[in-house]
Amino acid sequence: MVAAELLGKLLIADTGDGRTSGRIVETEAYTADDPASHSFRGLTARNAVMFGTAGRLYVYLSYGVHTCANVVTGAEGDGAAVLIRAVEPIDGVAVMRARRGAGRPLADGPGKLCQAFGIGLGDNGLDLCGGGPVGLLDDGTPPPRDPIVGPRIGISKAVDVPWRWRTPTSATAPRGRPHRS
DNA sequence: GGAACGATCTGC
DNA sequence: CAGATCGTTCCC
Repeated sequence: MVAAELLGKLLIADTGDGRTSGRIVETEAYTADDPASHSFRGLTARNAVMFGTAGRLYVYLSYGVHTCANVVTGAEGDGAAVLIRAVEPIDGVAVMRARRGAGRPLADGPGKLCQAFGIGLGDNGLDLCGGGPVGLLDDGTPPPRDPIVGPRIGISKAVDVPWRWRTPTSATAPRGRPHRS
């Protein structure tokens, strides 16, 4: 699964008021034949980026309040993407704290990391490998040999499919969090 | 044209 | 544990 290989990669963003980077420690996979996926009902205006080429950024608005960031992983027309659920901050921690607010967790959730990295709906469709304001970087850190695999979070369909991956040594990502029923 | 429903987060 | 908050989708 591509979602497991994203663990350990660096997420970088330079959205204007400061450069931020961090290591991806939790991901979830979504495919077109998955009832919980935005691409399940076919191509629409919102999910068009998901059906595009791999390596681009799919951003959507969640609960009318938060934005969530995905990496498109499938070939053209596939409609597959990986949701970035948690990141361990590395560079630009001060910027993240300013964006998130003092005393709040920085990037241990999909909505939180978007705010910390300054990723918004306007970044939808960005090429993550093209030197743009948001990108993915491989610094040679391999994905964990023993990732924690479990059911995805916050969805109501296909709840039992174990398509969530987490770096076991991460202190940032919440551990042992039960999924909803 | 309208209504229902979220791939979440926060504060009570 | 419930409210916030609004775009997307689906049904009439």
